[in-house]
Amino acid sequence: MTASLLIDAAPEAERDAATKAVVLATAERLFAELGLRAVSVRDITATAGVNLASVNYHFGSKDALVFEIFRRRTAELSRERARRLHQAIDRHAGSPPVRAILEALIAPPLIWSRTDHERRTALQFIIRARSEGGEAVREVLRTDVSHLRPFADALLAALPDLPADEVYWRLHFTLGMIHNNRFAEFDRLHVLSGGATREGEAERLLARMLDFAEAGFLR
Amino acid sequence: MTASLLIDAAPEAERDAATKAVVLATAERLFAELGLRAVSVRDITATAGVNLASVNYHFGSKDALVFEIFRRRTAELSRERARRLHQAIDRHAGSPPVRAILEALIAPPLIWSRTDHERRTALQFIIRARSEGGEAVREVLRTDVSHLRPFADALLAALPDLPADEVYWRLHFTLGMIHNNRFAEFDRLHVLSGGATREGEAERLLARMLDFAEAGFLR
DNA sequence: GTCTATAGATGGATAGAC
DNA sequence: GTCTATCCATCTATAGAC
Repeated sequence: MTASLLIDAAPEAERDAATKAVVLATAERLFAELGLRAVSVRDITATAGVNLASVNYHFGSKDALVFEIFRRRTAELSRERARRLHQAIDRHAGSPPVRAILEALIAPPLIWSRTDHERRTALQFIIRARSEGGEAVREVLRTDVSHLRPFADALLAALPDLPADEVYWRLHFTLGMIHNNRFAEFDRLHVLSGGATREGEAERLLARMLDFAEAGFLR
Repeated sequence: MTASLLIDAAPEAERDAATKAVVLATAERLFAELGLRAVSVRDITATAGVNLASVNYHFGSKDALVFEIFRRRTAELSRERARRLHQAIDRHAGSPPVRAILEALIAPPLIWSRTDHERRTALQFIIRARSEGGEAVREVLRTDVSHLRPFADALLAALPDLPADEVYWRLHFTLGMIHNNRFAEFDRLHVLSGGATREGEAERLLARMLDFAEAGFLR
């Protein structure tokens, strides 16, 4: 390998990585704001200032691009949840109570949803991809439970007298509460309550959700 | 008006109504099974055995057709819920307890989801339209709370010591539990529990949901 | 109301020169 | 790897004869 090749290789690899990165970031933002269907490959590449063909070159297809973003962001969210769960386990000498387990599960998406949080767009993308995503996303949603396993195990340990299937069902109900926190649902709640509800305060909402779910588990 | 006109008019009106009805039924089934986006107007009219142009003639557009089905089915579901709520009010001398109110809200979609129920397809359509529907559907979801108002009022009356905003938030959490009962979510729960959960029994699931939500409200 | 034919527009994907 | 030009499939919606 010659010196000139080395000199040329580095900037090219950098440019390559830069193109891929700007496509990922631009696509995520547009998808999050407008929906997966409403955003075309042309929209993405034009906004990102890269070539139309680069999406297919780097990712293979539009669906594959969506899946790649989804994979990265859900992995990130799962890591944050796992980190908090381990903190809770450490804090409670290996046996955290139900509320601490649920907090590790519920808090990350709530915090990400704050208007000033840098992951707000990522969360909005995950929400959209969950319902608008293609076959690959649907398959992962149906079959991948690896991120939930540690939470299920911790809940089973915290509730040794409850039948296992009951623990799983209650975890399922809690996940339903979490997934219902979309903008449309907040809007409707706001209309229904005549303005008495304000979702602005993530901390307050977290406490409310924990109160509700904890009561359901400990009943 | 002559006799011949009367004789001709009736069959024509009948055929018209029949075309509209078969389009509605066929579209609902295909949308429910395959998704709104995956089913084209061509698919609908070909399966229904009617002309391609009849969707636009009778409904104006594909989105308008979706909205029409959605409007009919959600109205039907709301009537069934309201009917049960009134029964509960009558049974409890005007002041039903929280659990009876929640049962009127939760039971209808659960019963419709049973594999042998004639409204199973309708429920599946509602679920799909909620997330895949167009602007008209989204707008209704965001702003129409008329079907929830009697339930909110009943809960407020049953929980006079709880701040109103707290009642609204808990109703919001309960709606999240209800909306999370989709096939993909059941599949995932089944994988997670290693087969310990079976959603086959609507009665049992209703009891589990009521246990969980009631505890959250009465906490 | 039915039916054919087609307008009109979109968008994913790719070939091939550079 | 970039970029242009273009292919090709798909779909909604509608015009116009019957």
